[in-house]
Amino acid sequence: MGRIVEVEAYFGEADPASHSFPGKTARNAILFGPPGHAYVYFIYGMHFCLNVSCEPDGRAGGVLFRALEPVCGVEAMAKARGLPVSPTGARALANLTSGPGRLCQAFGVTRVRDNGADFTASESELQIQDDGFPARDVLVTPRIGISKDADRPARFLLAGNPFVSGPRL
DNA sequence: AATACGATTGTCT
DNA sequence: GACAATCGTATTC
Repeated sequence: MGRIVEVEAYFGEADPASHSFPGKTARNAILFGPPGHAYVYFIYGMHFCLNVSCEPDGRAGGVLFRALEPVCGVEAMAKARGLPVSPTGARALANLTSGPGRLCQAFGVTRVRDNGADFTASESELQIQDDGFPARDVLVTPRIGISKDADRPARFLLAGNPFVSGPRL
């Protein structure tokens, strides 16, 4: 479906920019649970964003998926968004999956459907597979769209990849 | 009960 | 570059 090309790390209760900073609540409970589960939140009244919990049970932490490079299923995504059935070129494709809100819309990720889902379950729709693509040339920058701790380098992206959202350096 | 704001995106200037 | 759309949470009264 898509190859992960851009993510951001959020470091739990010690990270002022993280949703888990205020402590465990009903909203962020998944971040405090076992690793490998989907934390889906609703933002700005219209967008969903997808994270995977990353720390042992009882400790908060997660990684936000910010952009994917479409690999297959492109036509179905385009049709669902009313775009030309056969989009060509990196620009048109990037409009589908570049950005945390966009990739959730493209894959139909919602809070009701996916919050708490287990990435590692064999029947999971969120399974992540190793396709052998070498994740080299990884750049690190500050995270996007936050006001607190705005300078911390915690955004990771593949150098030169056209499907990354926002600044490539 | 009322209010302020956000890990975004699209549109307009 | 500025700003509107839109609503679930958290905070405060």
